[in-house]
Amino acid sequence: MTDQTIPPRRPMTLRDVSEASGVSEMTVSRVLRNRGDVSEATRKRVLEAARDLGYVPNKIAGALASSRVNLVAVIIPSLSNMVFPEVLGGITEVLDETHLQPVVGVTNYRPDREEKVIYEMLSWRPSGIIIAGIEHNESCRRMLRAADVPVVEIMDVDGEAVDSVVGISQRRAGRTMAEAILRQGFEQIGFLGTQMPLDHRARKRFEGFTETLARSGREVADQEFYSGGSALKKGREMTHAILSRTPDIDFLYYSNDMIGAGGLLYCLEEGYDIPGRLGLAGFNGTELLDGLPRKLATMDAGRAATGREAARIIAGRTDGSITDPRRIEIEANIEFGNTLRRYKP
Amino acid sequence: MTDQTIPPRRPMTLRDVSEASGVSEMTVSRVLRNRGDVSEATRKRVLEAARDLGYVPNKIAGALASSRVNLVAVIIPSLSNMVFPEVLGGITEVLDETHLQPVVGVTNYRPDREEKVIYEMLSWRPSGIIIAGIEHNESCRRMLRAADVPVVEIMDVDGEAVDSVVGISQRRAGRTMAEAILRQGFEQIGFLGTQMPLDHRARKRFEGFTETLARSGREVADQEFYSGGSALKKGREMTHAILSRTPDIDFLYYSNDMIGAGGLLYCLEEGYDIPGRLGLAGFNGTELLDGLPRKLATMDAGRAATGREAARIIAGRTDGSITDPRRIEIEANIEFGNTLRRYKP
DNA sequence: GTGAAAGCGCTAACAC
DNA sequence: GTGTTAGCGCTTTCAC
Repeated sequence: MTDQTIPPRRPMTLRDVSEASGVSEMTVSRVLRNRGDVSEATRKRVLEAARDLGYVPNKIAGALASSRVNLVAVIIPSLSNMVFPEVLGGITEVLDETHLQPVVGVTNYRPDREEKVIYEMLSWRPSGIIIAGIEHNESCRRMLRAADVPVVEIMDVDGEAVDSVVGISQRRAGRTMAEAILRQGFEQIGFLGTQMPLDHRARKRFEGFTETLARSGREVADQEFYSGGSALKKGREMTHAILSRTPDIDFLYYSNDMIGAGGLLYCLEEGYDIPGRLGLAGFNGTELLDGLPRKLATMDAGRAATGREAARIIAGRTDGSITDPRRIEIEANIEFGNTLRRYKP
Repeated sequence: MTDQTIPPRRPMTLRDVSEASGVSEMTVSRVLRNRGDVSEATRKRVLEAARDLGYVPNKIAGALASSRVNLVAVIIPSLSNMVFPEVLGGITEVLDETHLQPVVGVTNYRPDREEKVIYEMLSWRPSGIIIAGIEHNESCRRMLRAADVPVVEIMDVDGEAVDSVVGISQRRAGRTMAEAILRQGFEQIGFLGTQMPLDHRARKRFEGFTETLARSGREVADQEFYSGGSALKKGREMTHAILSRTPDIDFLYYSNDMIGAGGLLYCLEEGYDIPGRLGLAGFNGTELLDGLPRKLATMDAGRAATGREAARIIAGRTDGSITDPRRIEIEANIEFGNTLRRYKP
């Protein structure tokens, strides 16, 4: 065997394609980006060389040179709550039609994580930012403002936005549900939800809810909060607990469909007359509800629509077709199902 | 008012921090990255200047200069199937302890999308790739091999891996479940699942399942497939359909817990003696099952563990503590619940 | 239609 | 401990 020196494997560059095809780097670049006029002949030679070598362009270098990055940062609190993947679906649907690409960051509802995630995202100089919620600490708001990229805050329009904002009014959602419940003649109303210190959307919904009750001289008859674990199971357990403690409750408002579903299953097993003796409602408009023994009342939070609108704003800002901040309030409609309506409509 | 020329707002750079603090760019860079020795005094001056300006380093430039990118590409088929967010949870948990960061790409189970997502991801030169499944077309495999970064294929170990692989054996999972079902004396076994042309994991599970039945001279008594819609509802509908068509079925094996849960609810409502007259089992070990009226038998696919191990491999490869490809088979254990066991163990 | 030169904002390597 | 120089791999700009 001859003593061969193996040259260290260097990552492949445009130059390699240039050399392999005998075409200048500049023209190779043009071919690969479909920019400018290139003769069909050289075009073919370049593409062949690139394919044979398995060349993948280096976007880092491209982004630095062109100061253009086709990424849109999407910052959400969680992936385990199906709500956020659904918003993401709407975002992707719209961005797929553009040259933009979503990149997801998850904060776990923690302000310190949010700060870090925003910082990390901004350090990649994205073309836009879509971020869940309108409540951010001062440091986050300052970064978002200073970034000089379009920002869309989503899923909550109650408050002051950094730039654009798309979503339902959580306060109004709470109010609307309270009104519907009262209109049906329910009087002793219990609330079941997540521990809310960090979930501002749930908190605002609750505030809107109690506010409306207060206007008609009522307050929540009893309440239960949970955190962690199987939401379906927690729904059961909390429902058992609240009904045992306060038996004269005639309505249960759940802050999400999953615990609502658990509660519904529990109540049906216990033989409650629903909604005659006891009414129920959840929140979100989850697909899951379709398969339950009875359709739980809920409120569609317009997740996919929110995602789509937010993405449209970013896309519009990027291509210049939108220049000013937008505020889009998505309508949240009650889906009555079979657990809320006592009277014929 | 004086005729002032507003200089065009230039994105902020290290140089700005350097000028504001009176420290060289290089030293500013050192401070911001915590590298090398810097006197406490200059350190403080730099950090102050950076904070005041609201400077966010440009990772694109940094990555280009250092040819180091702290991103790990995570490529999965879907976010709406909770399975994948759970794997992602395991990945994040481990990467959070490192300087690495996951970036998610979604393929929607489509090979053409997979190809595009891999290409896009590779063009950012990530430090590693974690990708769902072991079945990829030749073009994808070639890109992954050529990329010269650690690749971990996850959630399926039956086949030839590009590099490392972590997950359960889907075939074995199907076999194990079939054995357990037969051991309990069930004989007429129905299968309900997703349309599988693109879900290789479900397909392999099904193959392992039928293979074991065949060994004891049986075959699937009837089967139903669905796609799209509320899985819970589809589970109901398919269960109704299969039991109407083939009434002597005494066991239903569902390819995921959600349709299994729908089937379970349906069967309980219809008054089936479970598991006396009819046994049921799902797949995944979803948290949701805890809240059902009866605990559905299932098989834990070790999603979080899979994510963690995959992330550990990438981290190890990156810091040099792992040098060779690994193959880690996660054990998939049956959770009997109350819908599979006819006899005392 | 094609190419050469300059530089995007940072860091590696080395000098002091 | 700190500064200087030379790129990283592309794209922009301008020349031909």
